[in-house]
Amino acid sequence: MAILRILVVDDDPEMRQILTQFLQQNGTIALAAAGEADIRKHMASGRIDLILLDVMLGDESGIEICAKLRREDDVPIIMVSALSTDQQRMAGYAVGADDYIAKPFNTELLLARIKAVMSRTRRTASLAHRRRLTRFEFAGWTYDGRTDEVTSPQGYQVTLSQREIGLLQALLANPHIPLTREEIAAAMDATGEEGDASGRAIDVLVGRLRTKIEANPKQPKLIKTQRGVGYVFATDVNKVDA
Amino acid sequence: MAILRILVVDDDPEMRQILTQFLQQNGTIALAAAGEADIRKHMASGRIDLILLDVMLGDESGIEICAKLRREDDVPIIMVSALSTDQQRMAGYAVGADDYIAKPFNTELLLARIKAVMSRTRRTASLAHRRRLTRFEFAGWTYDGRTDEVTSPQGYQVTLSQREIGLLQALLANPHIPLTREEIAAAMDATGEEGDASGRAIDVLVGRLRTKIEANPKQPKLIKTQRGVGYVFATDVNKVDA
DNA sequence: CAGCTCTGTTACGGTGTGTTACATAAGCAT
DNA sequence: ATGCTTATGTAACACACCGTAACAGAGCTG
Repeated sequence: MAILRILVVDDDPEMRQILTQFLQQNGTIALAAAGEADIRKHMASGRIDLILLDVMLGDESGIEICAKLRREDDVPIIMVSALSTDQQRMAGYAVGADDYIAKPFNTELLLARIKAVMSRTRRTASLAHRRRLTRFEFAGWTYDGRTDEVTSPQGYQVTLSQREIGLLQALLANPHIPLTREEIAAAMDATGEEGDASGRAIDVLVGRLRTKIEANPKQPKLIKTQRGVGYVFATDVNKVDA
Repeated sequence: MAILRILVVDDDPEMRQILTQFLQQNGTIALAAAGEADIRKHMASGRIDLILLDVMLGDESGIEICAKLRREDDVPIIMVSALSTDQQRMAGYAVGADDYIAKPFNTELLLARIKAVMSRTRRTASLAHRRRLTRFEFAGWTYDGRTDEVTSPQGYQVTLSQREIGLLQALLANPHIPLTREEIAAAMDATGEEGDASGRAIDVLVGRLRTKIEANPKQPKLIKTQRGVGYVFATDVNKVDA
């Protein structure tokens, strides 16, 4: 499992500071956002594993944001609130929050919840592939998120094998973030753990994908290799809602 | 979604009574169990969709039972306890409980939690138990759920054999979810157990169905194969209630 | 009985995917 | 620069998986 990347959303700067610092001290990467615009910026620019979302965000409503995000994405969301009446909790669950936690909270409890939510979503994801209603676009290519074909900038249809699709999805989900071979393998298998780090399977797979979608496979523009690390998808990706 | 079958586990008969009654009044089937032996009996004799497990069970430990069940099965578990210190909660999550709720609890909150957990875990329990009088529509095709014919987008009637219908129903009931050959066989036979995992019967059957309903059987758009896994119905399906 | 349809089995060929081996490129210390 | 070391690209191979044609029973009809 890669390091968790958690997005803390709160309109109070002090609270953001406390939370991100605490999370960083506990082995995660914590990013901060003040409102919906911020959230989208972070989501677009990189992988987010979990969102910690305050219910009261000044003039925006955490509940509504949660509902919107849930409609577009599968990111796990934990709602945070000073109020914790049953009605509040139900509102949170109703819009698809994965958990609900009341302020002030025991910090260890927070970590336990995060762990629990992550293990739950990983389990359900491996059982039933979640539907991906998201359509991707990058450098003129489009991928509808469902079939096994991508269309080139010139309009050609290119058929990809299943592993190639898996690889492409793993990369598309994390644009500009270098992924190790292990992370790629884990993302594709979705079976969670196992360690076949020895083989060169990923390298060969990347090569095959490059011959299909790179204009000049010898000088790749989309999938770049980070020597000693892994591979990066080095182009901006648009997630277009279907 | 079929009716939920919930197993209430508590050593206090009165509590069992209250909970099962409440759940039954709210549209679920509630069964009761006092301890581990009881649980196993129920699990063996029929489908259980969710377990409501008390932490304090007299001489048995709910935590331990939860850990054991989780090791053997994927049934969602909600832990219930009078004590709700943070330590307790963490213990619950640590052994794999899907949620944790404190007594006394608001009954509506309980329902919301159940709903939340189920939607997270939603891999349909057993396909075989589903009711099948529903009328389906997909990609222009319609199937009335009763006869042995489907009508093509162009209005042609295509007659399917018994097994082909069974296969189609199994796939239609789980759109976008890859099914293994075993799952498909189980869903079609409905005899519960089987063993014939070796044969290629399903493959041949899929091929025959494809020649009947795929525009281009060589490049199927409806029934896709997941190498190493099984088959998926890869198109949106409308279930029109009859 | 013959003839028909339905369904599972077998066999063969094609395709996808991981492994290996070697060539090339990138880094690094002289 | 030069040489040495390590990482990556990729062709060739091996194997498992899948599509499907051909075949064989089973069951049904007349």
